[in-house]
Amino acid sequence: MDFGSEHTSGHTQPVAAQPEKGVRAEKREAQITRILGAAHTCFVQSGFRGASMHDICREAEMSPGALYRYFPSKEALIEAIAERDRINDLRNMARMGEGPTLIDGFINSVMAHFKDHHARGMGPLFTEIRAESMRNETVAACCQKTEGEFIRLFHAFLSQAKADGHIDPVAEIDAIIPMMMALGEGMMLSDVIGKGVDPASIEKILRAMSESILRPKIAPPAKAG
Amino acid sequence: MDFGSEHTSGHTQPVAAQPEKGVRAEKREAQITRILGAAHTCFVQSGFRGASMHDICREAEMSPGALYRYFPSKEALIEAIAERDRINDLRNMARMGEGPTLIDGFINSVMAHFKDHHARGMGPLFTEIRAESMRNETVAACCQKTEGEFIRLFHAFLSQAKADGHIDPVAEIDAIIPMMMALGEGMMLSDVIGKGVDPASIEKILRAMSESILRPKIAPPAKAG
DNA sequence: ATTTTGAGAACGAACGTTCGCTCTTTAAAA
DNA sequence: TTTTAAAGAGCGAACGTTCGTTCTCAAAAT
Repeated sequence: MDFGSEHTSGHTQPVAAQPEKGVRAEKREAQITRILGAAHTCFVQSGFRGASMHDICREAEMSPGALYRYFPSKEALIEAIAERDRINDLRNMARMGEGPTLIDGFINSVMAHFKDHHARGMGPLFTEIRAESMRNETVAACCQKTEGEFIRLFHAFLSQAKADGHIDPVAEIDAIIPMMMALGEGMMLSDVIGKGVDPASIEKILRAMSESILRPKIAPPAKAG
Repeated sequence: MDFGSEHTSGHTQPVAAQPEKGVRAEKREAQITRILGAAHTCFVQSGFRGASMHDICREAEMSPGALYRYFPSKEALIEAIAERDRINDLRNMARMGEGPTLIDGFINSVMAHFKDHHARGMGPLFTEIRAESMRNETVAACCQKTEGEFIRLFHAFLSQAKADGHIDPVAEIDAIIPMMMALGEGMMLSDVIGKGVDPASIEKILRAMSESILRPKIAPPAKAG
């Protein structure tokens, strides 16, 4: 999918490359990025409630007065961070289906996602967001939105695979999806990779689990008994 | 099969009580129970950080001065609640191994646990505890302790099953355990049962997953003994 | 008489947020 | 080009509130 970037129709078309966006707006965006980065760091370290605005200001090397020109409240900051993280996860997972075989595409995208999640130390933030979503309406809505989008994606993927005869026609997709998602969320929550378990073993188990509930008809690449 | 599960009380207990048992000690215990109940309610509702001591006092119908005679700080209250919850989960799961067959015993205990977890609305608290454990040393230690105990239990269970020839001799137990635990934690986190998925379907998928990684041979009716 | 329990006002600290001010940038006016 | 007014960005002390906790004192229990 491609969401077109802003295009303003002007009277004259400048030949030379000129900054379409004002230098002012650029600086503003840079500051927002800076604040979000600082907030991310602090939230990972101390949690949404535990991190104070002063902490975030210190991390961003910025005074409260300055920060509040960009975000009207701590809530807004929390929501922005939560949304960014959830969307990032969704984007990572959206690559499922790209692979030599059905299961491979799925497993590869999942493994890549978990490795990225672990490498960037996102485990604590994920847990924090889910805890916050239990009682913060906006964060809950954000989680539900990305989750719903993921379910739709997953559903379309599995339906297509079923229609193509790649998976067991009687597989209960509507039960499989939440279970696979639970597995994924559990892996993010407990940071399985961070526990020192060999990624190859994880992949092997993940594959066995996936195949057991999907039972693809396409012959597995190797492992002939 | 029986794996002795023993629990030694942690160091995050309320103000030390006298070893002797009397009317006084009983009343004291009743008050502690009352406070823990109120704290549980408030923590589920607003989270550890979100719930204030005044909230808990109101819920327990007790003044701050009274409450502080039983718990020296909010931290102690959080830790007590976290420990209680974790130990309860551990106890629930310790029933694995009680069943007609290996997989049945496992699945039954897991399903019973999730149903109980859902029915008592413990999902938010579980998430909260895990989030807190990311940065609270004491809660982290508590989680690690019960988790370690569970791993030991699980490991003994699987090792015995493997030695008895009930599961694939090449099954990678040390990778299977964290993966199965991730699945379980994910199910608690996302409250699969609460999503309206048919428990029978959940059980079916859980069974398929378990069998796929354990590959049990046909379970013998009973062991000669 | 002594100890335990309880109530609830009060405390200091920390929080999210605001305010008043200065400095910088922008751009129109001169 | 220079001047000047307006707007934006930034600072950090300070505000009002809320928080966890303590203090004082009285009632109850032993």
